Amino acid sequence: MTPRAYGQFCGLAHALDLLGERWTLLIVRELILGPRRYGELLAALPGIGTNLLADRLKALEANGIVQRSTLPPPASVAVYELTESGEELLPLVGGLALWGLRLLDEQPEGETARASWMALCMMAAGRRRGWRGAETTIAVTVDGERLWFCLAEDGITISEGQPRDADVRLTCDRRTFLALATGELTPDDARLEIEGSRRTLQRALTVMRLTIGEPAMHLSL
Amino acid sequence: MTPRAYGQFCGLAHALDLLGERWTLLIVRELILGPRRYGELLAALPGIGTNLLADRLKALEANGIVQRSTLPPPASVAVYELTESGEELLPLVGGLALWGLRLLDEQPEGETARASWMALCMMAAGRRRGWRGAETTIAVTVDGERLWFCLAEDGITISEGQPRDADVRLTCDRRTFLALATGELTPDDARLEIEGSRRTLQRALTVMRLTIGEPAMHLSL
DNA sequence: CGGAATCCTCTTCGATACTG
DNA sequence: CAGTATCGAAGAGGATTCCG
Repeated sequence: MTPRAYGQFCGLAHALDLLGERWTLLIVRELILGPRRYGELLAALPGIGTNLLADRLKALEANGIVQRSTLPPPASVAVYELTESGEELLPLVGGLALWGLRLLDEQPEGETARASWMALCMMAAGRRRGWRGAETTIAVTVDGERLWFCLAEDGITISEGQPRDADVRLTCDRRTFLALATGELTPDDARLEIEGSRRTLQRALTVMRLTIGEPAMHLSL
Repeated sequence: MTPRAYGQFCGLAHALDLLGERWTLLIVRELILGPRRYGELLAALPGIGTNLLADRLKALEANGIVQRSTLPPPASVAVYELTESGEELLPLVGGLALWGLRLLDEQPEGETARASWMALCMMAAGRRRGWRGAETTIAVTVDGERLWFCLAEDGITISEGQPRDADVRLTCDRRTFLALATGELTPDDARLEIEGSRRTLQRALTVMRLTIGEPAMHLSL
C-alpha cells in the first residue's frame, strides 16, 4: 500500500509515510473545516488532478485518518470526513500553518487565496494565546465565502457555513479581511459592514492576530 | 526554485512548499540532535541517495531553515545546522512524531531503528507533560549510541554525545531502552547498568513515557 | 576520504479524456 | 457527480565518477 515507505521505526517517519505525500496534508486542511464531497475537495485544491485526489483519499481512508460517510436524508450524498486520528492533526496542521505564515511574503502574485485558509491560521494563533471570557461566536462573509469562529475558554473552533446565533457578523472582501487579521486595519478605522459589537470583534481579532512575513515570534509548544 | 509549489496564499501550503518534499523533515529531525556533516546525514538516512540529500540541503539552506558552518579548529569540518527558523520546527516535528508513534505497530520487521529517534519522541512526550523540579541530566548509551537528556522546568532538550556531568547514566541495548521508554520495564525490575539514582531515572522515564500502537491519549495543543 | 555532480531506470505527478 | 484510465513530464533511488 505504501510502496515508498521510509522503513524506519520512528514516529516521525511513520507520520510522514501516512501524511508526507504531496497534497495529503492539504486535503486534511480542507476536512478540518468540516465534511466535504469529492467535487468540493477537487475545487478547493486547484491543480490536484482527479486521480491524485482519489488515490490520496483511498490511502487516508485505508490508514484510518479519513472516513467516508453518507449525509442523513434528504441530502444522502457521500462525504469524506476526518476520523478521530485525523482530528488530532488539528494542532499540528495549525502549527505548521503558523510556522509557514511567518515565512510567507505579503504578496499573493498569482496565488489563489481563500478566507478559510487565513481563518485556519487565525484559529491556530488564537489557540496559542487562549480566549478568556464568555463563549463568543463570530460569523464572517468574505467575498461570498461564509464561515464562523467559536471562541471559548476550552478552545477555538472554526466551521464553514453560518452559525445559528452570532454575536458579531462581519462582511467584507478578502483584502480587508487579511488586513483585519494582521491588525493592519481595526474594526474602528474602517467603514465595514459589521453587525454587533465592534469591541467584541476587536478582542477576537487581537487574540487571533496573524503575523505574516515577520522575523519570529517566540513559539512555545 | 520550487517548480512544484502549491501556489496558494496559505501558511500550511507554504510550509509544505518548504518542508513537504520527501526526506526533508527527516533531515530536520537529524539536525535537531545537533550539527551534522554531510556523510553523517547520509548514514543516518538509509535510502536517501546522495543527490537527493545534496538537493534538499541546498533548498533548506536557500530557504533559511538550515545553514552551513565550519566547526572551530582543530576540527574545521563543514557541518549543517538548523537556523532559528529551523529550530522552531522542534515542537512540530515532535508533535508529528508522537502522532505517528501511536499509529505505529510494535514490530520493526526489517525497519531500521535508532535510539535517537525514540529519544526525540521521548523529549516531545516529556515537553507535553512538563518537568517539575531541579534540572536533571541523564546520559544513555544504547548499543553504542550515546546521547543525553536535559530535563528542566523550561523545557527538555536532547543532544548526541556525552554530558559533562550526568545525574544518571544508563547503558543498555535498544530493546531494553524501548521497553523502558514505554514503561514495559522499569529501572527496578531489570538488572541494568545504571550509575546514579534509579528513582531519578524512573521519574524522568515517567515524564517522557511513550505509547506505541495504542488508540489515543488526548492531545492538547 | 569526505562531499558532492552525473547518469540511468523506475515511480509518481499532473493534465486530459473517458466511464458508471 | 464521482471517480477510473492513459500518457508525457518531473522526481526519486541507486551506482558510478569527479573533485579537493
